[in-house]
Parts: sequence; C-alpha cells; structure tokens
Amino acid sequence: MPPATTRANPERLSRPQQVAEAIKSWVVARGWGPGDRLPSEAELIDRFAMAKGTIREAIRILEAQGLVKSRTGPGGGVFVHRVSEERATALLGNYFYFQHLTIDDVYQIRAALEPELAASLAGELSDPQLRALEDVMTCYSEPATTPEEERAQHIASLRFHAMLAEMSGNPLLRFLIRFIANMLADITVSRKLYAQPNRELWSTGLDYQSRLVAALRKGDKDGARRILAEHMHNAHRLMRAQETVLTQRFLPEGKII
Amino acid sequence: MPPATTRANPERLSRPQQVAEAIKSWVVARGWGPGDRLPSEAELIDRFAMAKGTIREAIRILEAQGLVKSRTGPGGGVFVHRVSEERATALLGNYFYFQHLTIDDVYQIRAALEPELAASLAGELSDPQLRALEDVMTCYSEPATTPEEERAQHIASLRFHAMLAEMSGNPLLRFLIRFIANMLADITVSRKLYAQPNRELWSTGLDYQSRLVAALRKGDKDGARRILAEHMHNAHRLMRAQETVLTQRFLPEGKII
DNA sequence: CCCAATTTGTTCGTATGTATC
DNA sequence: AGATACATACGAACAAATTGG
Repeated sequence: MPPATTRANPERLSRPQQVAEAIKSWVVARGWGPGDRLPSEAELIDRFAMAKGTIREAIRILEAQGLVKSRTGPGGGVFVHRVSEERATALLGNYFYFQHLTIDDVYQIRAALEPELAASLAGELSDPQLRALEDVMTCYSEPATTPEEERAQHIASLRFHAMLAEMSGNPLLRFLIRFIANMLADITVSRKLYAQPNRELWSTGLDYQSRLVAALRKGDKDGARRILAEHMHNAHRLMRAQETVLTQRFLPEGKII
Repeated sequence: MPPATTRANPERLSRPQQVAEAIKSWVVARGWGPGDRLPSEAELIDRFAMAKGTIREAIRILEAQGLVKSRTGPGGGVFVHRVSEERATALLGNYFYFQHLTIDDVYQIRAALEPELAASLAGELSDPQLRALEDVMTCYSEPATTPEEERAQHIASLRFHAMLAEMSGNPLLRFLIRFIANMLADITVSRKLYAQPNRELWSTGLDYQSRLVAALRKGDKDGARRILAEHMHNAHRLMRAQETVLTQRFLPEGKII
C-alpha cells in the first residue's frame, strides 16, 4: 500500500480512498505510464472484492486528481493520464483560494523568478519564438483609452510572460511563472470609477518588454535579467498604486492565458 | 466543423463532475467557508434529481481535491474544508511525477527564491524562532560516518529550510519553498557503493547555516541574502557531483518535512 | 451501557448510453 | 445495421459510525 508508512494519525481512509491509493501503487510499481489501461471495472471489482459503486468512487478520485481518464465503449476503460498543466493549476489554485495572497506576496515571487527566467533564455530563443513574443506586444502598441481596454492589455501583457515561461526548458520554472500569471489574469481590478487608464503602466510596460526582447535576441543575459527585474519592480509599484485587490474565487479549469 | 470521425467533444463533463462544479459554485456564491455544512446527501439527491451513487461520486471528487470532508452520524455531513498544505503538495507532486525534473531545474528555483526568503526574514524573527532553527542544526553538528547518516543529515538540513519558509508571512513563498524541500527530501540518492560520505557537503552546509542564523539575528538583510545564495550555489554543485538523480514516484500525502 | 436516531458508507441488480467492429 | 464491450446511471436495501438520551 502506498502509505505503507502510514502515519500514527488514526485517520482512517474510506474504502474508495484505499482502492485509489492501491491503484496508484500498482501504476508506479508496474511502471505504467500515460495511455496504459487499468483493469476494467469488472476486474477491479473482482480483485478488490468490492462493489461497483465503491470501485467507481475510487476511479473518480483518481480522475479528479487528473491521473486517469475513462472512455466508454469497446476498447474503452480507464487509462493512466499525464496530469495536465490546466488541472494542476486548478488544483493548486484551490489551495490558494483559502490563503490570503496580497499583491506584495505575488510580486515578491515574480521579482525573484522572472529575471532568472529571462537570463536563462537570453541567446537561446529561435527567431520564430522571438517574433511570437513581438506579436503579443502588438496587442498593446497603442495606449488604452478605457479601463476595459487597459484590462485587456494587462492580460495580454501577462500572456507575454506566460509565453516566455513556456519557452523555458525548466518545467518547474515554467509551471510556477505560468501559474502566477494565470492567477493575476484572474484578478478583478477593483478601481475607483473615476480612475483613468494608467498611461504610465502602459508606456513603461511596453518599453520594458521591447528592450527585453532585444536583450534576449542579443544573448545579453545580464541585461535581460536587469530589465525584467526593473520591470517587475515598476509593475509592483503601479499595481499597488491602483489598489488592486486579489479576489478569492476558484480558478476554472480552463486556462485563461 | 470536423466530421464525426474525430473524437467526440472531450470537454464533456460526466454528471458527477457537473454536480461537483455546481456545488463549488454554490460555495463561492453563498460565501461558505471552512466548517460550513453542505446539504445532506438526501437533499442533494432531491435538488439535482440524481441517484445516490452519482451524488456520492461528486462528493468524492470534491474530497479528492481537498475541498470538503465528510463525517458520519448525527451532526455529520459534508463540510467545506480548507485545502491543506499536505494535500496541495501531493496534488502538485502528481503533476511533476510526469515531468522530468533535473537537479539543475530544482536548484535554479531554489537559488532564486531562498535568498529572497532569507532577506525578507532578517531582523523579523523572534528569539524562540531563531533558537528553533539552531536546534535543527544540532542534528548535524557532527560529520556523518555512513551514507545513511549523511542522508538523514541531508533531510534535517532540508527541514531547516522548510522551517525558515514556515516563518515567512508570504503564503506563496512559504508553499513553494516547502514544496521543493519536500520533493528533495523524497529523493533517493543513487550513489556508487564505494562512495564515502561527503565531508565537504557537511562542513560547508553547517557553516552556511550558522552564518545565516547570525545574519538573521543581526537583521542583516543583504548578508542573509548573500549567504543563502552562496549556500545554494554550493549545494547545487555538490549535488551534481554526487550524481544524484530525481526518482519519479507519487509523493505520499503525509508530509516528510 | 445500551438504545435510538441520523447521516454517510457499501452492496447488489438492473438498465442505459456510447463507441467499436 | 446489429452485436459487442465497456463505462455510466439508477434505486432499493443494508451496514457502519456517531451523537444524545
């Protein structure tokens, strides 16, 4: 059993949970991977000597974690599935739903991670990749005239960062930056009604990003790091000034960015 | 649109999934929080006009995500539950089970985050907190004589970092560092049998950590940042030298650190 | 200590939906 | 179109756990 090293805590697992854990152990022990088929419902009922409902609940647990997918029909069944980034993002988002994150919290992380990302990508990107980044920048080549437009530009700007992360060869860095960008994109900006679009946010953001792409193309690691560090510092300052608040809601599974 | 030969819309949700999403929406819309009770199984069966099994599967989905807990008996029921750090760690670990993380990947993140953590804590810790850190350090005040002992010291050293993270007021930073420490603690060190315990790892690690605690006590932010940065750089180098490999396995839900 | 009420947990039999051949 | 193989859903009954009298 997976928690063979079960903790002293006498917290018992329900039977479906036990079955789910047992199946996970099978998968690991037998080296099964994405696409491999688990025993059919009927077989599982036999092997575990449990009722159909119990087995089905176990499958649901694994499915909710993103570890399996099931298909009906002949040749169907339950299959091991690589946990998707969307699922992982949604599940981790559930955790932070109950934490109170502030703008400061989020930007402390961004300020630490994103410059590192930029440095690691400098000189490593292909021309199509660099052009793809420039394409996103065209979404905000003109200053926004309404708060709605500005919000759309803000999201596009976050997509720029998510795309940058996507190009990293480090899966951990990639996930973390994209996760944070998704959280920020999911924010509703609470702003006084008379507030005008922030031209400074637009112009400095655009300036930073074009300088960044230039540094990336040149292979200037230190420059890229420094530019993004400044960018983060500035974005943090401007976000705070706008009294942006992080609203608490469950992230939908579909990715925004 | 593509002909019928292509697979049917994969976005279709099964009924239990629909119910689970609907319940999540209720919780958010009505502002329910941890401890609040969901309608009973019987009520849900009525409201959704679905069979008991279907409703139960929906509850299981929410439970697998760590969002609810259920209790039997009078006064029992299904209750909204704050997603625990352990659960979030296990769920996110499932995602990285299918990614191939290298030591380099992990240390790129540690090198970016941990110095920032140290700087933010300098001068902010109470005497009991600083003493707690020093207590953990006593676990490796003597050099290890066997590979097993060295492994135990390595884990204790990771606990030091996890404790440090625990003291941060930033929930995001706290989670990320503890998550990574847990992953590293879960690693099995694959080492040639004739390899001797690495005295250098021990002595430099101990030295760094005591200098760090001193800087934290003194409130020397820049010093703390620099010490931890050097520490990470060195640990990275030594881990690579030892040909440590990241084994892929599902993290058990119980926290190691 | 037992009993009764309440609520989730489990079982079984049957029927339906869906994809493949 | 029909047969087959699989998951999906339903409903009624029973079991187990917890609380309070």
